[in-house]
Amino acid sequence: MSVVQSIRSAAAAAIKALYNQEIPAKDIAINTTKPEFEGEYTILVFPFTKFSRLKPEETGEKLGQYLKEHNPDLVAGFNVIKGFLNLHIEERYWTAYLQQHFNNRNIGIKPANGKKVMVEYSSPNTNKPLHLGHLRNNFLGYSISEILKANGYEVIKANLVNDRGIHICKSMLAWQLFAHGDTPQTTGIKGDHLVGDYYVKFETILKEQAEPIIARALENDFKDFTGADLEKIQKLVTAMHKPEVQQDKDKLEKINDDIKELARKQTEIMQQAKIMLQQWEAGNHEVRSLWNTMNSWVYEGFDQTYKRLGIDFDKMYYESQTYLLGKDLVEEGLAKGVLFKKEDNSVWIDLTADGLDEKLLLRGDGTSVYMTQDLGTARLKYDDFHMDQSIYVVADEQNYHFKVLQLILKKLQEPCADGIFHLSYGMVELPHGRMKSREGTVVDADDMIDEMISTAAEQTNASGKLKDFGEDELTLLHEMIGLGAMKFFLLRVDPKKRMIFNPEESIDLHGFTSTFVQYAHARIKSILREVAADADKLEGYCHKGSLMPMEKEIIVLNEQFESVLEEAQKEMSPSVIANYVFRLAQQFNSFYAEKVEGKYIYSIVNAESEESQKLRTQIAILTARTIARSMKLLGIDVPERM
RNA sequence: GGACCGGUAGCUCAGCUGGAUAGAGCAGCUGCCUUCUAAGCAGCAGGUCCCAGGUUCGAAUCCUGGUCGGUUCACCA
Repeated sequence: MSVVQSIRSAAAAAIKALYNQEIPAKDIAINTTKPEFEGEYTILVFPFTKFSRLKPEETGEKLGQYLKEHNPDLVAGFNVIKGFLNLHIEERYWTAYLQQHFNNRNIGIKPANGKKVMVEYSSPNTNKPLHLGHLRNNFLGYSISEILKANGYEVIKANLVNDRGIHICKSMLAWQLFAHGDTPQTTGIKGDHLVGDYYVKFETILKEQAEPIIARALENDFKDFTGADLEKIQKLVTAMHKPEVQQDKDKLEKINDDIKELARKQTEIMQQAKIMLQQWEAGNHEVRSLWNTMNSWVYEGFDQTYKRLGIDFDKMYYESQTYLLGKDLVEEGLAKGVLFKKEDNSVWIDLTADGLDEKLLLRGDGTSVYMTQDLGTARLKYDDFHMDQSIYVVADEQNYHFKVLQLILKKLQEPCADGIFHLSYGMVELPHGRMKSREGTVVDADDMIDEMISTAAEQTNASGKLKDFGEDELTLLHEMIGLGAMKFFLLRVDPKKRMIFNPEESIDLHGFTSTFVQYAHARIKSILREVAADADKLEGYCHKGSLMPMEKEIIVLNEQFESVLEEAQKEMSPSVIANYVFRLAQQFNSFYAEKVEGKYIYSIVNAESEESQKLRTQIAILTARTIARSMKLLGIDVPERM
């Protein structure tokens, strides 16, 4: 049980004894005591004045007295300021905690709780390489999985690869038209990049072909359009010339975009891509073969990147195998009367009673849409694993989609419905706005990794240390620092907030960064080598003397790790861990560097007594372990030396 | 227009189950390496917590209204 929990239950018992009031322990408000006051933890007594019928000061005094008398092992002393009851925790509590935990190699890890969770993340399209936005997704998914595991869950990391559809046909078509048979082998270009290059090529041609069509349409020449599109374009162009639309910048922009989109549909190359998609669906041998080949290039590239990032999966799903799923669910839904058919045979669900809209699930021709396959895939996953919870790490632009997905599954009474959780995260934006692959303003993941690692290498060289390191050792260290910096940068911010990345400034290696934390860890390890610390031998030692202020502070902070880990899971936010581990490293650095009259007063190597040295060695070991464990939960390794 | 998310120091972000004088990092300025790693430490400066009401002993935090920004409401995925 954590200190905070102990204080809570002691306080609840005290309230019961003093005022005969039942207050659930978890409802008692406890804060860490502000540095300017005496004590470690503070109970807020304002809420108790209602039934104590005393002033806050008197209530606090009485409660403090009671706690001290009845919990001598926990509460050593107290002081009351206004309605704040500051508790001074018994020192033996901290030294005992230290002794029990400093050598625990699995610090913070909870025993299995019998619950199973699937975390779906990454889920890339196979038509282009990964970019910075994907990195946030990958790091989040990986880290959340680790956090869940540490909290006792069994985790299945899943990746649903979007390997089919119009996007990959675009790459395939452009490759056929312009590549002259180039392959990753002949060009030396990484597979995912090669395929991505032809996606860009397609978009370039598409833009070229769309331009004259747009120009003609704006001149009221609609010869490029037929059928429903003809009607639409006429309406749009007419609407555009209306004076009220001319006044409204947003509307005008929207209409312009719609016209552009409509024109793009009419281009020859787009028509060809659509034909290719139809051929793919019909199982055309040549198209399937090219598709297999190009996807295999992409997978090779992705595997390299995943491996470098230290990211892995337990289960792969492919959309080419799941895109037809969901139709049986729709049939069942119709039979249950949850869904309904319209005149054109299309199938819908009415969600207006829930404040949402009507949602299409099958087109009139019986083909499915994105939602349909997601329904089917949700059922497939559940049939595969029967997990208690299914987490989808997906950007926040799909909030509505997942709200609808869960609601439909509930209405269909699917057993997987309740466990669905959308871990929604904000976009990574550049200072000028969103990254757009069409406009070539994306930050490529591989480039980014290379850059970070070489920055790390420069910094390491500049430090002038590690002259005795071998080349392989150095490479490993540079990767540890460079990748760590990226991961920490993307994980330290609350997932649901969108974040801004400035490529000009790149990622810092000072301050609130992984490098800072890694450095603190390496420094601790260096000290431990210096004193030839033997953790196993120290296990028998329990410090009896009193603790100096910063010794106590750092034990207190270490003790909070377990509740931080719980909070990270509850909030589904690795940023909770990132903030904590930074604070811990900061605290140790202060402890390390604290000087009085030119002397390091917390020196370990030159400790003033054998007892102090043992105590501080335990503290150092514990802190190093907590740091390493926390960072591991973020997917970041820490070095022994740097 | 409806729904959802966000607005905290020059910049990037913590804090949000209501509690003490709102915190970090970066950038700026001062100091500190003959003693455990200066990728560090100590300090200075920097605030209309978007605005206005309300609830409360107490509001950055909760409620209402407004405002600005983002996302979404596709027979795209």
